[in-house]
Amino acid sequence: MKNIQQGFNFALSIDCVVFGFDGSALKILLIERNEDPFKDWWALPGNRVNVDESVDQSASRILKELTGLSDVYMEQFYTFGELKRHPQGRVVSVAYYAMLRLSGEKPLKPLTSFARNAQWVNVNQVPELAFDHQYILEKGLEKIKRRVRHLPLVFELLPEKFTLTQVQNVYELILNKKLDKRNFRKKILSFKVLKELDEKQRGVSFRAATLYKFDKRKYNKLYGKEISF
Amino acid sequence: MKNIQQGFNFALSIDCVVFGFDGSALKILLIERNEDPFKDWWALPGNRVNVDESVDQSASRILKELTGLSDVYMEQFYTFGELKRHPQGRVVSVAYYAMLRLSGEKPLKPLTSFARNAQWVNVNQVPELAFDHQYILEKGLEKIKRRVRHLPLVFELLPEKFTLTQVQNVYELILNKKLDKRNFRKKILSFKVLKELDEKQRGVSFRAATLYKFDKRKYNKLYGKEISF
DNA sequence: TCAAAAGTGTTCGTGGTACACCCATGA
DNA sequence: TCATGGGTGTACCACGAACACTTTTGA
Repeated sequence: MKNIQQGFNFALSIDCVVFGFDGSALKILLIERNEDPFKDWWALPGNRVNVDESVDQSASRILKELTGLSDVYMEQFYTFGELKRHPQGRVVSVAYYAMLRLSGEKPLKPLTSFARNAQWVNVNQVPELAFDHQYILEKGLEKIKRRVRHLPLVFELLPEKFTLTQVQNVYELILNKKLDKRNFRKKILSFKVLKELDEKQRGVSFRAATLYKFDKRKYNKLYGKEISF
Repeated sequence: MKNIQQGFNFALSIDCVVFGFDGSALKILLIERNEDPFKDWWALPGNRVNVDESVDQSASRILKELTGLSDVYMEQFYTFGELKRHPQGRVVSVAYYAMLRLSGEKPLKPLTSFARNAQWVNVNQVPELAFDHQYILEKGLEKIKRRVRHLPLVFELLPEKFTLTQVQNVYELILNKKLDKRNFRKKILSFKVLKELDEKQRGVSFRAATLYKFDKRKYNKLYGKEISF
């Protein structure tokens, strides 16, 4: 029997495609690397997995280090295991997508040494990225395009109280196509998981829209885990 | 800058959920382990990834070593990275599902030293499995239940020429529910990716059914990569 | 009073679902 | 001639898609 320790020669990393919605545009989080390889390049937030943490735990930790936020919605979507994707050795990367609301004060604090800077950039204005991160990003986008049709992910991007038009905007940005307003409202309300509030939008110079909340309890009761948006 | 080599301390493995259809039952491939840990237990076919092969390559290699088959349809579906899933150290496993036709002579040849035996077992008669393989199997099943609705996976399980009833059987086994014969035929034919042959079933003691072929070329032309079975 | 977005119904076509009988074949 | 699966059509309903005007509000 061969020495089993020989087999422990991979590095494992996490890369996160972090989506954020600021009220009008769909953004993703990028960091500027401060370390070789790819020093000064933009990259997806990511880091090595520690041996004493699970892959999921690692993903949460890494995101927290870069945004200061915990309890962010994250989901593993693919593992990238090509040879030579990392110049320093065999690094296999498990990719996650994450979704969060961008409130006014974005709590970006790149605490890790290798990141000089973290920034939200518009999904369709992404610069050239380090490693195979361009590819990972594309795959992440494809993935949420599908998942958003079956899971109520968009509410992770929206503030607690939102208008129907905002919901529609998010869907349009993710699916990258215009939707009909009347049909969209009919459909989204037909799921009966949005609670209409007595409150209206404030501070707008036009007719104020009604605010809604996502009723998670009702969603779980009605659909278990699945739906078809 | 810390020594980067310190980070290379993971082992990476592949586990395969291999589905096969023998004409009447949906089966999966199991091996009987001949090595510790879990010596004598049944397990999903799997093995370590070598440092000089990509994760996809590794999956193909491992499956070939166990079945003698190459060019099998395989797709990565999830990466299992919990702590302590392997008693000998930190092993993270990338799981694939595979689909193949079981012809009369099943070319099972467990060439690897750690497997004593390989066997097809009915999906709903699976014994207790080593490691977290029970869990991986469940996730694999869930996955193909979804994917089979959008991708023409079932034809990987069927022989080149098949009857519509066989197609329906496979769907029923995977989705685990009865389907209406007339509706099923209407739907499956409406996609226009099945070519009706001049040939009939032979050697049956009842009315022989018409044989069909999956027209891959037409499928690609019509649907790119997606569909909704 | 104007600009900007909110809010609202109907029609049409398609696709899903439910449902039962006759046909062809080999034993 | 019998047992076994092959093969077929219709009616109803639900849902998706297309489409335009009135209302409210603050500036």
